Amino acid sequence: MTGERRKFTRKSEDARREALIAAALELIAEGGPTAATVRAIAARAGVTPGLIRHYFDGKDDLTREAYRAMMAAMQADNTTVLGPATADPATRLAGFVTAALRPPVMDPHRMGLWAGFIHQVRSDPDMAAVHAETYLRYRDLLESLIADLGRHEASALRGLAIACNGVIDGLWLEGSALPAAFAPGELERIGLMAVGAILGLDLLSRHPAEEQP
Amino acid sequence: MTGERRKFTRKSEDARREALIAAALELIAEGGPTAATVRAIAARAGVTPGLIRHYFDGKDDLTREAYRAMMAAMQADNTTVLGPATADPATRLAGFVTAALRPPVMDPHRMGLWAGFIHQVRSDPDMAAVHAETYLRYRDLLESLIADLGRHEASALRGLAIACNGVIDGLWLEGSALPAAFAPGELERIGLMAVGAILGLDLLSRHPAEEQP
DNA sequence: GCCTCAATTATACACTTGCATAATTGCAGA
DNA sequence: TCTGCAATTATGCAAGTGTATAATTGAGGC
Repeated sequence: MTGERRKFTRKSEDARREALIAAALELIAEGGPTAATVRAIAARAGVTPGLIRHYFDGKDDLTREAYRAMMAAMQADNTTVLGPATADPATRLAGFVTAALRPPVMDPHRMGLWAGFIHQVRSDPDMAAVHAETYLRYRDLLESLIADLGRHEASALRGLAIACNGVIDGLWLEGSALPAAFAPGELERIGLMAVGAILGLDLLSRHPAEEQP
Repeated sequence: MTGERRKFTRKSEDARREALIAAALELIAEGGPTAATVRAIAARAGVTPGLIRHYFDGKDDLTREAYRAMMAAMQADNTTVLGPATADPATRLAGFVTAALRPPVMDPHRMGLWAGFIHQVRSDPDMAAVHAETYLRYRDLLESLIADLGRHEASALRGLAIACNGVIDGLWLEGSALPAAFAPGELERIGLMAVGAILGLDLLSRHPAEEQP
């Protein structure tokens, strides 16, 4: 009885590419770039290493595509949480802030994923462009939310958006890096307080206080 | 003539350990954890790979020590920039904020170094403890600076310190990740504006405005 | 049902990684 | 000056890395 050849089923190119990208992202999130070897990625995707070379130009190509997918997913998350522009601007903004400061966005794995890409983003111009574009789009979205409040001069919007973005990113970082240091909901409240103070309005009242009986 | 054996000079244990740690940190900052191989570290330290095993229990041990050294250096930076408690509290706070938002603290390499450690910090309890301790000490320092202002109730200090820390970290992150997106000094000004707004005081006036003729 | 061919697997290779061990040699103390 | 020993280098190895190439085989079109 010779070593039996592994059974397999053929799937669409899209399905295979998605599965490989998802596997790569999971592994990077869990163990950093080092853990995302070709063999590990293939194993997690339920496939043989050779298939990676069949659907991608190589490991670097797969990594680039995975980064693209991650950034696209993050952006989709942001527009989803925002919803339609029916609610009043302050409430929309409050929802935007708190969404970033609780799971699944605020999560050690997500931060690990983000950190795992940093060096390649810096060395690969293609990835750097994706990074810059996504960041600026996020900030522009925030700026438009602030503009909708109708409280600030147009010339101040850029600085305010950068500041609020900083608050959100910074608290996200702290909470993701050291989850045990904060009570549940604490960072959401602090985020609303800080962004409200910067913009000169009370956002905390827009927040469903989950600690009240 | 056989291959000549490499000349070398003996050095103290401390000097060799420091050189190896410095080399490891440089490599991680430049190219991420992947680039910091034993051979690369040894080469940069002007030494042969075997010496790493002579002074450290292995590569992981060297990595841990390098992380410790980095965190200690960062902490020393913070207390240095603060200086003696002679100046008035608001000016001290302003100096603390701006120091984090300009080189050499705000720097792509530093961010890369920090990011390069994240996964090991998460998986190694020893490194995790160092991380938590350093973060909390930084925040406590910030909290005491805020308390010195004499404007806030003690019960509010924790939240304010977390918020200001978030602003600083977030802007540091943005500026380090995408330096080209900001004008020189812009993030310092935005940081002072935001921290001032959160704490209810004008910090911008404490900042030497370098853009005025 | 069978045939074809692309999707998938299997195998092999050159290179790198961390580490263990043995061979040297700089240099402090006599 | 010489000698001994620890600091340093040299060598080798097993495991893991990405990739190229050849061998199989699932499944849609006839």
